[in-house]
Amino acid sequence: MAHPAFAVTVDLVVLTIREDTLQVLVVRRGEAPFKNKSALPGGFVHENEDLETAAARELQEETALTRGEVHLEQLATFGAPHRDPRMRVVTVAYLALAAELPQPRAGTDAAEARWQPVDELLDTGELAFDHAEILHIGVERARSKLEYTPLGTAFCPPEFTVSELRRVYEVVWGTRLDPRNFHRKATKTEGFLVPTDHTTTRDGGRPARLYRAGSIKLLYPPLLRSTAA
Amino acid sequence: MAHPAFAVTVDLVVLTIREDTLQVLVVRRGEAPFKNKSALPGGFVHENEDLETAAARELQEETALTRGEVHLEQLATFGAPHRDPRMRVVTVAYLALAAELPQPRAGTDAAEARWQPVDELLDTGELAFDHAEILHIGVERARSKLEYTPLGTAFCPPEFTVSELRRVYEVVWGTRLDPRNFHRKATKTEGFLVPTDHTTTRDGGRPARLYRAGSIKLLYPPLLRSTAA
DNA sequence: ACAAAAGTGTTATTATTACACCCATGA
DNA sequence: TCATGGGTGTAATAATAACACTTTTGT
Repeated sequence: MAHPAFAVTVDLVVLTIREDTLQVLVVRRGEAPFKNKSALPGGFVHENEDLETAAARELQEETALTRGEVHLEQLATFGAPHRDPRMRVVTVAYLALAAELPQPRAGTDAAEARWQPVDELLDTGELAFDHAEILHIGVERARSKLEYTPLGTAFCPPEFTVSELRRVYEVVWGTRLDPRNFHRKATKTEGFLVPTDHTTTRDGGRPARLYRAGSIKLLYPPLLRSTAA
Repeated sequence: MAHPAFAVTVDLVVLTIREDTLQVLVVRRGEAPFKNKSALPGGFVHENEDLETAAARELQEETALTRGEVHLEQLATFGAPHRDPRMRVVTVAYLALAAELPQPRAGTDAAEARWQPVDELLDTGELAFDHAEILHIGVERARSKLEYTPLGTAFCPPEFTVSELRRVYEVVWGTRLDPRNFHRKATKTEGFLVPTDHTTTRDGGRPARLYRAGSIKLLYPPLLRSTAA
């Protein structure tokens, strides 16, 4: 049977928290269409490459981050007929969550890769193609996954304090959480946090115990968005 | 820039409940590869067609169901290099939830479309390509969405009783729910169910009020899987 | 009258929230 | 000693789970 030919790409929504702000990795486009606009990093899937492998490859090209240092999951696929004016491109978007990095690294085909606050990008029409929609869906996915999975830890370094984790939730959700109730809930939820022997005073005040992410994949009961503080 | 050409298809996981069993729509393949095996219905995305439009078109070809009669959402995309031995095919899977239908309708390129219990299909290696994996992910998605969205109503006719809705949850989750607590929870959750003026005795016993699906998109609090009865 | 399912009431348990209070460090 | 965040206790409220009991039909 005859069938049309498509180009297939992967695009990445790489989120991290920098300066108490949710930020996303973007590249500046060097050529038309959308020349000089920002875009999500991405690229063509290779001839003999799996989709997730392509996403991991692009991620490493842009950030030097490898699987195991980031959470990477498929987000959604976008294929409206004229989303790229040059040709019919279907893109499989992936969502990556990472701890704050030393420095983003410029990739092969990316003019410059840099972190930019999500809110700024969604307000201004600064993103090329349908990338604002993709970013929006990625952020919503991250927000809801924080509620019922332990993915908040994906934004933290390997060892972190409870209040560092709490700030992740506050930034991603845009709410304030009661530090005392959050602490109890996070530490009492079986399998969520694994205590280490170490403490730190890097957040000021009394030394805080350091934790690692536990092994569970779902939080029960979930960590819903409470209020105030 | 050079890039490989892909074929892009949509595949459908169409779920319904028949005879107190979760069933999925499958077609029998008439040709190799996987000749005479079952497969999820699907087909190529057309030249100038959006992905969701393609999914809706395939759905209508197979079942005569139109948007508005079913819930249709994107599920996930599968593109392992040799998932189809003939060529490089990336498939965007969609999940459809429908009320029990009069009769499935044979489509243009499908030998025969029929309902088959999900459990049977997942146990036996009866499904072609990677369709067992796609089905598995579709069923898991349906199970979890029933918890925090009002999607259980997608398996019901336009007007339904609370106990018909409860049976949906019992079948999809494979649990028993307390009819009295379920009734209270379903009817008290703001915006979930809209009462009509009608009642029915089709389930036996005292007449039950008929409801329509409400307008909310999320259940708060969620309908978690309780026990016993 | 009886079976069967609809629907309400009540109570024990558990989770959530708000907030008082003490602890251990750096400056 | 004081400010800063870490961490525990506790009581009011809300949600859940279990189950007794009344209601309204068909047969």
